Amino acid sequence: MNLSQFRQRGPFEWELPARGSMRVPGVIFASRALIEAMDDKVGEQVANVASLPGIVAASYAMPDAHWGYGFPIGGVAAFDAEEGGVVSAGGVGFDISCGVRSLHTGLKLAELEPVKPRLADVLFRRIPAGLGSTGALRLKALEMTAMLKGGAGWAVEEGFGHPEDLARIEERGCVAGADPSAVSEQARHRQRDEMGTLGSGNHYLEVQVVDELFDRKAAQAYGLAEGDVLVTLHCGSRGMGHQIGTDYLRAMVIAAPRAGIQLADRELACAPLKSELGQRYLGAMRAAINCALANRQILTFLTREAFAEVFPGIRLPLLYDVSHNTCKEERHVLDGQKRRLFVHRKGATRAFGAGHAELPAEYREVGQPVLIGGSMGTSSWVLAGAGGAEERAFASACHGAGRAMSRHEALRRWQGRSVVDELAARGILIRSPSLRGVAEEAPLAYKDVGAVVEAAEQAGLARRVARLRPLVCIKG
DNA sequence: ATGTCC
Repeated sequence: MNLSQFRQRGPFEWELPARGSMRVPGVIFASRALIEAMDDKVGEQVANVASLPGIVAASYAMPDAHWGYGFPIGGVAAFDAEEGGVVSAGGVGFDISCGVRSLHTGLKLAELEPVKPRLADVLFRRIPAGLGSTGALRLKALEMTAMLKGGAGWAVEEGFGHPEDLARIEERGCVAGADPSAVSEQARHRQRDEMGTLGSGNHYLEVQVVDELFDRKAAQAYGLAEGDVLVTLHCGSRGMGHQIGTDYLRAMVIAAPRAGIQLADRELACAPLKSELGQRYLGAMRAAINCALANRQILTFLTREAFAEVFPGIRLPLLYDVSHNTCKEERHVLDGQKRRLFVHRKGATRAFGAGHAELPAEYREVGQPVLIGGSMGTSSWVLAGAGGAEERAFASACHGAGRAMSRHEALRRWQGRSVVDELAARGILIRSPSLRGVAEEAPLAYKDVGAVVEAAEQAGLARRVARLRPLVCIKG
């Protein structure tokens, strides 16, 4: 990135002053090394988002930001409906409500090591993974509608888990305002046999060990100690979210000029929040959020079955479940005023700070768990929302390592088989239906997740709580 | 991310 266009606000905060059609400045949170390594297109996309109607405060990018469809991945932008604000399908992304869920196993590393290969095989056998993978469930029309309204709560009622799971999920497992009637027949059709599947790309299920603690008080509140084994899922709303994104992007491209919105880039297609199309998209997107939450709940059920096969009687309670591709209606204080805003987070994690009423009581004193998936073979992180008087970027943080190169470039550089072998030599067992997928996800195709979370902490977005080291990875 | 283009 060419840094001459930025004004440095602090060591980890770079402002792109408003110019041309920009209504607000752009702000990128990153170390000098991270922002220098970012593509210039990230800056262009941050500026493009800043030009959309009704945007408030600034167009933000997180330390893991990279080029995306319209909005950067790692982008955060909030809009006020009363000021002509918009909602954008590209601002949420195609994998609606993709997110991370971590489970405690109650096991210590020494108990896991002897059974690691067997556990990897059992998980791989029981968790449907890969492009086009299907689950054991086939939803009829009425069940689909109930799932889209009920989210993880629906899945628990169907027997995929326990009511106490719900307290540890963002929105208690079900977002309000879902409108199944705004979801196309095609989207329903694509999803009917994909519940309880991991998908492909960067989606995975990983068994991890707590390697190092950075904040003992928060770790204690989260129930984390060094040597503890966790399981983490990273996946989203599968074909459902993708089809809803496709359907509404198309409609928004047509509708935007008619609503008098000039688009710097067709990929920024959006609709006013106060329009029928904007409201229908919000209803459909919320249905997709519930679909992703139900999907992660069913995957949790399958994970529990797999673990119970190796460790009879084991329980896997939730640490937390948080999404990183959403548009959420939230209240934030801006210049001393309470505002109702629609916050787009695309590859960015909600990170509420201590004291937020939405958090489970046991986490309220330390802030929301912010679950950060690393790249395959590298560390993952548990952060805590910083929040409070220092709330920044509408209480958002990074979401992962962020790609450093394209999938195409990764395929040119690495062979899936050798990636699997090299990781196995380091004690990390990969199971995947796609060696090509493994090559695309090679660890070095991503930024250094440690540098990303350090920048997030230094920028005041979240605090580091625990680093997790991978042991087994089921890769989609 | 994605029945990797109906």
